[in-house]
Amino acid sequence: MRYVYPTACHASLAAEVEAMLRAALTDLSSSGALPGQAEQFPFTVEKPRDPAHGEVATNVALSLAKVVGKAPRDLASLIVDVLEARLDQDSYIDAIEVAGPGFINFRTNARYLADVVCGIAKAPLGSRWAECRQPRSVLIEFVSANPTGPMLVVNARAAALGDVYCRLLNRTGHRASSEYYVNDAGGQIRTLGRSLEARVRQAAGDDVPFPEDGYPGDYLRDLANDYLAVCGPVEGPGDEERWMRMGDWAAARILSEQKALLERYGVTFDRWTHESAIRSGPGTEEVLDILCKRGYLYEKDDALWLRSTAYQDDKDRVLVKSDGSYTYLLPDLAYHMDKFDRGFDRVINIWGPDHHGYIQRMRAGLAAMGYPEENFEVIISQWVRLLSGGKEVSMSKRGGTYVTMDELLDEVGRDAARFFFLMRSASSPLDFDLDLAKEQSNENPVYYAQYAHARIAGILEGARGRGVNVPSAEEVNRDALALLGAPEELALVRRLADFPGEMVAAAESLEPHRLATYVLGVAAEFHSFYTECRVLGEDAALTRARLHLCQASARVVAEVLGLLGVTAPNRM
RNA sequence: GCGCCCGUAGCUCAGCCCGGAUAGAGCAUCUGACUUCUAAUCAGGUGGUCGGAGGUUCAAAUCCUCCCGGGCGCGCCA
Repeated sequence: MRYVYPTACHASLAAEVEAMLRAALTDLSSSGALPGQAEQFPFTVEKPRDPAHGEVATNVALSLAKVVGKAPRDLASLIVDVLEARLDQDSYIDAIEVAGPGFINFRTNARYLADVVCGIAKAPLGSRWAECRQPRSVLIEFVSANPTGPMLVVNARAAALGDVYCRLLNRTGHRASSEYYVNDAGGQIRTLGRSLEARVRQAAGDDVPFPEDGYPGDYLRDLANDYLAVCGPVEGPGDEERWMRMGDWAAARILSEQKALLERYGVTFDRWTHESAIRSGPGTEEVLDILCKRGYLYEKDDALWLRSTAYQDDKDRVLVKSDGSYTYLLPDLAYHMDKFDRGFDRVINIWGPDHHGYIQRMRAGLAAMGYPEENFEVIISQWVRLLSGGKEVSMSKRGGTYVTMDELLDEVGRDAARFFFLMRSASSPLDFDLDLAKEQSNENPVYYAQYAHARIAGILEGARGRGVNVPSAEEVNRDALALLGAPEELALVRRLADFPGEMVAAAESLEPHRLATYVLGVAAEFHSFYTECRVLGEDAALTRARLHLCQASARVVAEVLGLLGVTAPNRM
């Protein structure tokens, strides 16, 4: 197993069962009951959908039946006999049975449930719930919006994703850093400068035309007024030098607004790397040197080309244009070389769907430089379509009718925005229902999860108010928790036990939407429990057990919401 | 044309990577539950040829092939 789980949970239980099965198979093959290769045969150990099938189930007999030449159920009972003989007193496993077409189901004892609740309640908030045995040093680059205009709703989606990736990886034993690449160089800065110049002149009363390929948004009119106030009017015809200077000025202003907005969203970056610095540094020439030495560089039509077709790209790519300037790819390769040189052994980028065609050339370039391809990953964060009143909000940057990230946060708030983005997998285009996200009602899933946390806080407060001693984690033991037995209680504990495994699964697959789904499940189990099981009751021992279950539930809800960057309120 | 994403209940989606036991949620809709720790809640009903067709398998929403529909990308732009 690649992960160690410090608390009792379903993942550690599954690991225990898998080890038992491996040992049993070894026994059987060394006694000649099974052929030798049976030991290595693949099988799965998982949680059955139906709780009636026990806590853990395996298909080992089904997948082995054919090579062994036995009926699955017969083989299963053979294995069960060995397993039962090996069961020791400390095991969480209580009963093992053959079921259905040949599954082996494992049932757990009360000690397992008690340890789950205890372990979770005792762990401090922000604990490492799982420790990877092969930790990696991961760099996650995301958002990296052009400093030529306000950030849009898609940027908010990427920000939420990258932020959670970092936390997930750090909490599962890896070392992850976040980084923002500032595209403050190249033609777009010049375009930005020309656009600003035109707006400044217009603001000063000159009737000058706006550049055809300029950035039309109103934000540049505001910036132009600031520019006038700070730098004064512009005189005479523009030239390259002035456009670049004005472009730099505007980009710096826009960048600081982006930083502030991301901060408001709760997303921080460990480092901001500027494309301009990469371009002026030695990296770009180094990349060319390396590629040249390795034979992946050639000249054609006065330009320098990367032979990316050697690594499955559709066509070769220009790195240095015929006018001597660099394409976007060259500094980007230098940037990624820098990432690896800084010691990161796993580099993840979150890009928009418009960059999908860019992945292969980047991968090819890095491979040509000798970096292992598998250390470079790109997550495509798909588009967001905004819906209001059941209709699509048209998003035309050209027409200036787009919704900015700023406006989104004003509209729906940080918690709802983040939760909505994280509810869906990054690879799916997202329909963001503004009305639903704004709604402070039962229809809004984010409140459903938060409400569970607030309810628990209410119970704990109520207990204190009535003079009930709220037990600390250390005070509750297995015996006290053995009183938990109602179906709703058991279902809730079973769900809590999934948490460390769910977190690892989300981290490994980089799919935080699993956690959103999971926390809604925990909330659902809690709400059922709340309805059926009175916590603050007559029976003091039962009250203590349930208070402890409440604390463990609150801990899990808070942990998951925290991972997602959503607050866990005590009152709603 | 090539590449990627999507197609599962009326709507929005999970499940697919790594095949398992009667395919799950939420919304909508219908029926019930607040003198009790928060009803922003709960219990239950209705609703499915998992886009289609083949194939692999003891077993396919899941893996393979082909096809259909929707979205996006294929610059010496960034």
